[in-house]
Amino acid sequence: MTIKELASQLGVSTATVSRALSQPELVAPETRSRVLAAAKACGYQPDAIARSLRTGRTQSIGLIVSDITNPFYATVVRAIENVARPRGYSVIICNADENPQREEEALALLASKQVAGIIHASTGANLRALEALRARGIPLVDLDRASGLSGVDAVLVDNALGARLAVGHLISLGHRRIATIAGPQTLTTGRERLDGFLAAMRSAGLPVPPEFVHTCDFQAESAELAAAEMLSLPHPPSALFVANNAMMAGAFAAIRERGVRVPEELSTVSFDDVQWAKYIEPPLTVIAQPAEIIGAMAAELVFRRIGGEKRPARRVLDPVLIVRGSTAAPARAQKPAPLRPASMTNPLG
Amino acid sequence: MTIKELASQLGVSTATVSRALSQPELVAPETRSRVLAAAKACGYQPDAIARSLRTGRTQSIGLIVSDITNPFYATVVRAIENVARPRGYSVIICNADENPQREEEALALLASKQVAGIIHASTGANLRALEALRARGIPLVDLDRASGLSGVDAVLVDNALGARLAVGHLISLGHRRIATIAGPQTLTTGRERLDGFLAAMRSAGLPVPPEFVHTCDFQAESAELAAAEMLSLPHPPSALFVANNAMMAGAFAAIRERGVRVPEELSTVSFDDVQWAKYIEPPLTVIAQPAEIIGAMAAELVFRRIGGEKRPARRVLDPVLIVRGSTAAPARAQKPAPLRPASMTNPLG
DNA sequence: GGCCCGACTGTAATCGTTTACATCCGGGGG
DNA sequence: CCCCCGGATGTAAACGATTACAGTCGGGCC
Repeated sequence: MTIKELASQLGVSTATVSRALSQPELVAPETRSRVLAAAKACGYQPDAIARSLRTGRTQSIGLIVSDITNPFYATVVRAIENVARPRGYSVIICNADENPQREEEALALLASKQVAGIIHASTGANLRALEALRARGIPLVDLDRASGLSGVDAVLVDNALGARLAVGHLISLGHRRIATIAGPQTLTTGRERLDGFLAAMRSAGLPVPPEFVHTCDFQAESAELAAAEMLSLPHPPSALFVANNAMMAGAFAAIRERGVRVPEELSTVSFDDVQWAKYIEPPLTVIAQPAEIIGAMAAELVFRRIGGEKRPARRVLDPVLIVRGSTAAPARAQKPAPLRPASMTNPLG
Repeated sequence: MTIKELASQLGVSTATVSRALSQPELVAPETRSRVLAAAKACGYQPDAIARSLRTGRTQSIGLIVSDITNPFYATVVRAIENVARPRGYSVIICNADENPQREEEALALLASKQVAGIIHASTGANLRALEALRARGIPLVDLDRASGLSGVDAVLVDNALGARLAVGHLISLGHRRIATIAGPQTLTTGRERLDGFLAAMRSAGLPVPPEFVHTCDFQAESAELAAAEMLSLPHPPSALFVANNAMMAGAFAAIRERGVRVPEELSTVSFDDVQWAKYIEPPLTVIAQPAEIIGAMAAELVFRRIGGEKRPARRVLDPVLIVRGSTAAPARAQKPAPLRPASMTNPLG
């Protein structure tokens, strides 16, 4: 059923029907109600494609995440959809898998679909493509990671603060031999969490020997290997800071396999408060990111821009420390990792 | 950059440009390469909206799931996207939250977007809307749950088999007092898993007292309450069959809170092999659904239909039992739950 | 030479809306 | 009585692609 059929059925013009539906105040009350009744009767639904072509606006936004299987992103996606739907917008989702080429394809796909805006967790690689989109006037919102474009909207998390909270907590429990499993240094999240960790350790005067830092890929497998390696060091760390939830799962597997007791022999703090964190034994002490709020905010920002706002906005949210059972004081008083003379290691920085 | 600008820039007609891009064999080689070069040079990308309007086909499929936060669906979504993208299709995602009204809105939204097909985990409620979509020729694929429409494509799991595997495993370990936390009976998955459970118990000659059956909503909270209640029965069950992963998380919380030891005092088997199932203590014995394959198959089916296939297909996949640490023989020999005379309880059915 | 055919290209209609502009009509003010 | 105004509606032109149909042109064949 098209607007034309409806119009001829009613003996009015297509213009009148269109107006009755979208600008009711422009048509006579009697006509209006006739049109509305007929439209409802035959279940008329306007063709969003045709409308978009004419108006130059689509009611969809694009969303690119690295992996929707990651509970953090799943939550974000859900929050975004919850904001978009009441506004009549639909969400086109793309997984980039941390792969710059897939990301570029996704951007092209979304561009050709004429989406009204794009929210994306950037690999940081496709600056040129992003510039092109911006040149076309498509609002862009960086999600969770800064793309490197200046002047775009962004919803980020203070990752350095998260790392500081984690390290601070471990230090206050008496740990001095603290290791980390970090994320990819190509991603802002990976970098900031590692930099934050290193800064916090430095300012506490604690040494970080190179074997206490493993840079992995935010996936479980590599983290499992890294954890295994660190646990079999002659002087293993007494605490571990893991930069995301998937890697924590991997690390946990290694920990269990070697029979290392948590928190007695090893304390852990990891990023992301996933559902299972509180159910495993011991329940995990984590740095929680406000995933729901991040998603909702990103959606708000993109709609603000779609609504015509010119100035970019940048929101940086604070993660919080949630202390559970995976952290405790180390078994015995510790010497720090053997890298610097003892005189330099002042726990209070 | 539109096709018209490109054409006038090159001094040819829009028809030639269009043909050079989509039916290259129809234009002279020299013209063709000129057009392609110019198109690449100015980064021309066809407007998918305009194309869709003209051809009557969109390169997008709709996907409705109850909750993308559920790892099972997240995996399915990912698999679908992986199949769709190489074909140039994008995926529009909607959460229905098990809410028939939200589901109906989602269906309407997708219909107005003229999606080429819809894959959906149905609440079973919106039969009329689904019929209407089918009447419009939009391919529909039931995902995980049967919508009740006859003659639509479907990718389902043999839930009864899953329940039988679970119960069979528990019985073979010597359990006789087996309880269940079931899903909503409005959903086919909820029904089939409960029916399968009851049938398996019956055929093993084991009684199922009413207090051993709690019907919840596939969410953690309600399951936590249900588990708490069953654990405080005067004669609590020695084993528990939980109908999905979220409810298992809830049940686990209740179990931990009461200090019940798993598997010594209580064995558990639950649906869905989520990532954390193997990391918690004890690692969970589960009924694993092939989520990845389900998603890929659903996508294949929808594209088969889009490609013109007339006959509907129905795929029913088998879940498998993965035995881990949450199941073991009951502490002491058991009397079955006190409901029927002992003479009727024959463990071998 | 005339005709036809095939290769190539152009013209213009079309998809279903929205919307600028034109038209019509009745009524109020001069 | 005429003019003008504003409300209600209609006409038709977009939007950007695809594609049926209609040329045009050169060459081969009778």
